[in-house]
Amino acid sequence: MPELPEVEAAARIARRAVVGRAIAAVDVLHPSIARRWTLAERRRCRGRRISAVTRRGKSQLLHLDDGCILVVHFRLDGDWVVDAAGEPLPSFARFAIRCTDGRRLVLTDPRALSTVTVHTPAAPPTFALGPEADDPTLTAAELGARLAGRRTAIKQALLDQRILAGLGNIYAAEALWRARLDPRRRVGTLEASEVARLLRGIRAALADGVAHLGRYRTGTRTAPWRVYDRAGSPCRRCRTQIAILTQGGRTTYWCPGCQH
DNA sequence: TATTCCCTGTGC
DNA sequence: GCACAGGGAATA
Repeated sequence: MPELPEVEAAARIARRAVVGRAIAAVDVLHPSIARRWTLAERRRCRGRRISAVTRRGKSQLLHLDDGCILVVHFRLDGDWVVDAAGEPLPSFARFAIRCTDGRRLVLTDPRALSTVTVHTPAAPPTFALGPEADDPTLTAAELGARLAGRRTAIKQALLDQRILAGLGNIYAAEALWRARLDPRRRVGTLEASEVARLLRGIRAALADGVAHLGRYRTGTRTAPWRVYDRAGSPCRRCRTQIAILTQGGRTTYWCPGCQH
């Protein structure tokens, strides 16, 4: 589920659930998350109020009133469930914040790849991330500059969070389809007009994701994707069969008929 | 720049 | 059974 639009929606859910509330306890429910938490860190969260929830790339930041920040990354399958302390935990609960008023924010994740880390004001989190993919002030010239001189394929460049933050395997494919660009093109070979098209494609794909959020999920027949997960089906633009290829170990969906 | 690993569920 | 899954850090 989680690329930029989904993480943004998740951050909104977390914000509504816990901002302004005080933490009764932090529950670390899986060893993959426990590995990153000391007992002292768990204790330190107790009694703290959550002052804000923000997003940077695909990370959610829970700001505590003592300046500590919890950084939550959903990786592939993470999600929030909001319920009440005392109810049975939802399936695949990996981490939870119990508020003093009984509200509970639970991180669920069947694969347990999600990460949650805590950072003190003395050692705030750092992010090696490019500009936000949905930043309305991002220009084609700046995007072009970030891509210039690289030899990687565009698809892989779009997945590189240091170049641009927030796209994942689905939205990268969707953006390239909208921009009519071959995912295998080396980014260094893009002309200015193609970079401009790419940026428009990114914006259109993300806007569509935001618009449909919550109404579609991969795996449902009504998934709205233009190319993603449509191998063998006719392109919605030119009727050519959608093809797949592997790039950097990830599957890329694209249309050989109209993406060049 | 390209694999390998982290985990577990699902669909073929 | 086995391949694959929307991510990313750690290796070679």
